[in-house]
Amino acid sequence: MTRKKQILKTAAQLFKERGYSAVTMRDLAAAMDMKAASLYNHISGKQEILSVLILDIAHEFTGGMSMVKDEDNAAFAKAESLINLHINIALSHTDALAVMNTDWMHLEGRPYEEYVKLRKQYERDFKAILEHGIQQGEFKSMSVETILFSMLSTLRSIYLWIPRKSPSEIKSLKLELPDLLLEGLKC
Amino acid sequence: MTRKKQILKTAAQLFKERGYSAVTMRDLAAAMDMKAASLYNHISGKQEILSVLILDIAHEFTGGMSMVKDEDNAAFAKAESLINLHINIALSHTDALAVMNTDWMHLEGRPYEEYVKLRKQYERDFKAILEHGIQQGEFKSMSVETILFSMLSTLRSIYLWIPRKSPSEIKSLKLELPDLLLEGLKC
DNA sequence: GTCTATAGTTGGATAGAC
DNA sequence: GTCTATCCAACTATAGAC
Repeated sequence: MTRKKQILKTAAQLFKERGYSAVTMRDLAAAMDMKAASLYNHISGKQEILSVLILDIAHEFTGGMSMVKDEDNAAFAKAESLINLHINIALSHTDALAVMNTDWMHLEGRPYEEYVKLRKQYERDFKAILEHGIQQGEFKSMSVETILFSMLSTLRSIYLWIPRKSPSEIKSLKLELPDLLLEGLKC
Repeated sequence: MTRKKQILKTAAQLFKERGYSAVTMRDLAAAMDMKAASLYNHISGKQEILSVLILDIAHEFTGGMSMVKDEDNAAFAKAESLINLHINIALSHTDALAVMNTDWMHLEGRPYEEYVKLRKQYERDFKAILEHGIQQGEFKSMSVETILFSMLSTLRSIYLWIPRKSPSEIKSLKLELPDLLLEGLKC
């Protein structure tokens, strides 16, 4: 792993615990057993760390979404794929995902605009899949806004739940979450 | 409204938007059309603002929970009451609730310990109600942890959803959320 | 109760030696 | 690539005049 990747990984851990604004470059350097000045040989500044962490994850989601959109499946199966997408990213990139969810508003300039754009597009795509499911009679006829809100709230919180749980509890989650989220939607 | 309450209200708005660490006493003073030094005639410091905002809301939740525990109702009705508790607090104290959910880790000393204690107790009580519902055969037999996680994730996110919505969409939420969250739990 | 002035600390970032 | 030393801006909070 390159030095830059080590810095990004360590920063993700610290930002997750204390939040972007509360972590100093000196804190980050200390956690890496170096001095703050040395960090700048690998990254241009604190903002670069934040934007790399967040935009990488954001692109994981939009990449996953475009795969799901291309599936030749009904809305129900697509919703299942999206649940798995969220679980898999939460498992493989827990810290960076936490940073994205809690510190995106500290992005500045272009990266901020980019993130907001990606997030809006993701929500639009998610909503379209749910709407299609309702039109086709796969899902109950209720407010799409309410369904979208409830599903996304749960999916976006998985990262909070995962680090506290055993592998067997995570297996339960993978098994039961599609049921729990989609059962209430069936006609 | 006393000057202190005005300060707390304004602080809640700013903390919600930018996070506790990113808001300075100068920012807060400017938003109140005064100088930073003048704030200290009303509050002892930045930490006091944070702890008052957060612990007030935390006590709203524990107070609500103790009412629900005393209800002479089945688990299903109690769960419904808890959903309403979350919706009502999210409606009446949107900003302070946002601060509690995102900035509690910036509490220091006693208030931090107090908040963590209240939150743990709330989750224990919530879990006990769900477990009781499963034992009595009101709810499906699935992992309580998964149900608790999914319900609390949605309920704790309501404050994010509310400011973007019209009164009629909020009515939909009030009407449909109990259904959506509890339907998947029925046997 | 609000102000100006400022103390005392800490932040991100750079310069230049090794 | 890491260090020491340092710049300078910004932070919380206090002192004391009005």
